Amino acid sequence: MSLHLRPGQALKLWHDSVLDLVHLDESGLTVRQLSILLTVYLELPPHTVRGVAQKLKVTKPVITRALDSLGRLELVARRRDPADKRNVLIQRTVKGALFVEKLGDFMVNRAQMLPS
Amino acid sequence: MSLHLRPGQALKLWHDSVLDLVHLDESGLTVRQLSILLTVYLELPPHTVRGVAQKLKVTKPVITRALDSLGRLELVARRRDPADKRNVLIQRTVKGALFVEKLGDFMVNRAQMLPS
DNA sequence: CTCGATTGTTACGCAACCGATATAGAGCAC
DNA sequence: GTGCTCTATATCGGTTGCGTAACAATCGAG
Repeated sequence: MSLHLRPGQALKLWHDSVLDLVHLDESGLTVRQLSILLTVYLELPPHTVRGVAQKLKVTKPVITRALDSLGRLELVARRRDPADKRNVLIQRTVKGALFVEKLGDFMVNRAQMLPS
Repeated sequence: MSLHLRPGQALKLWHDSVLDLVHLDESGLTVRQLSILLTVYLELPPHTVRGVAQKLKVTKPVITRALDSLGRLELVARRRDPADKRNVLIQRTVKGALFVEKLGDFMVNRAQMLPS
């Protein structure tokens, strides 16, 4: 089953949800950082710096810096890969899970409030 | 008619759309800037600095600076309100309209691609 | 064991953003 | 006109992000 959405609905949904995010936002998140966060929480582990960089089509230092920020906020955590110690595994945190969950709630609620 | 969305669907939709945005993004947009952009293009004019600041719950200098950036990218334009010259009216541009339209397309397409 | 390849991080110079405060211009009441 | 209010912008110091390039640690083939 595919979900049918008209452009006007889609844009309003995006607008409303982003507005909720901005209101929640104590953090000053970047679109890139948000993208990394969602990738880590929605796609299957393991997540490495290189892997995420490829997925977003950005350079590795961008990911490293974003992980610094997200780590400071305790939204993700870093761990060395014991199998290949060159790798860094990006891991989920309780705080990050709650944050992402809240994002989902925003969108679900805003979708329900959409006019026909 | 309200639109029903499960949390998992909503989050995936957000993730996919944001990913598209990051890929498109030559600009390094902030969540706040994105929020301003969508507000200007989705809500009824006129838009003033003060009005948008209230809507986003941020201070006016934040809006002024964001308009500097968005203006540099030609995504919005500024104009003095002839009726009350204290006001600045935030106006849409062709480039901005195309950008927002593309955002809508991203989301519509991603919604269609959602698994059941 | 050695050497090249791979991974993530750091360093550097630069630009943008932030919050807070101060300022300039315009309206409005009287 | 005189004050007072309102709007947006300018300015300040500090923080953060970016791209490029160099770097240390690790792996793996030979």
